[in-house]
Amino acid sequence: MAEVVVESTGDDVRFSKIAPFSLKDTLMCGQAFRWQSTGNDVCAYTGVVRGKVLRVRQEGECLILEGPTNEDSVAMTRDYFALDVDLGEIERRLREIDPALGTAIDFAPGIRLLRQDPWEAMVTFIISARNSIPLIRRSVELLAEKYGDPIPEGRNGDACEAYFAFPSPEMLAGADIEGLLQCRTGFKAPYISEAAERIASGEFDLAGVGDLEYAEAKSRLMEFRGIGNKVADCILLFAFGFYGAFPIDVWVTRIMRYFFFDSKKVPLRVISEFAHEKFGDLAGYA
DNA sequence: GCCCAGGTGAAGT
DNA sequence: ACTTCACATGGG
Repeated sequence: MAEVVVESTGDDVRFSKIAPFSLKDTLMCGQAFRWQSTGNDVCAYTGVVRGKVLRVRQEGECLILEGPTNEDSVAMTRDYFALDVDLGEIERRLREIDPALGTAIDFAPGIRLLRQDPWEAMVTFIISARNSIPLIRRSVELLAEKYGDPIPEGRNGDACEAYFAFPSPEMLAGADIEGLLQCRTGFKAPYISEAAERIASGEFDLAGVGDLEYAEAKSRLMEFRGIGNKVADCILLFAFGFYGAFPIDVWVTRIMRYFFFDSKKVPLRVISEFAHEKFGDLAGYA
């Protein structure tokens, strides 16, 4: 556990003692899809988290939550960025595991794993299958605009942009396939619809997945159509904090083959087993 | 036109 | 268990 320091600076709240930290890489590495760069010159981003608009920026090694803030938004930020996780210690442990990880950390240090909303992550990563990151971002944004509640900004000055909460399972359960298709969800539209209905009806307890063991949690998620190995691991890693999850996409496949399998073709199952054995409970960070 | 993009489900060996 | 193919959609 790291000892995060939280202090007010005018309207803003500053989180310090969280080094190593890169806000840009944390938000733009592809684990989250609703953040926009809003700083002209400085590192600043605006995003929607759990139905609230959050504005954050990085100063030195510190994370700044821009005001007006309240107890809720401060607690939410701390939780969302998992600031109580000691990333310095994790990066030290990864370096000891393999020199390749040291090279990767030198290239892009300070990438924190976020703790995102499970339902939003579920839909987002269902959409991610056979898709490109810009199009994933667009689909998620379209869903929010079409089905999500508008968020009153409550901030003077820039009332030009509208923000929308990510729609709840209930809201998407009521959507027809045609509407979901208008959000460019393609052949994943029925998967989203089915998932929304199962969760909205109470048949499936999504929040409860966090209380299960990793293997059990993963197989429960994989009962949904549209959720296979990779998407299940993404949800577990980016929403539930299962840091041993190891999502294998095309790029992870390539880099794992390159470093550990002499660039040979290897079944994904073999890569997965290798990663879990070598990286253990830090596989996701690796 | 053709191939690829954060894969997955279904059908066929 | 392993292999093959279709799947919407958009960009290069």
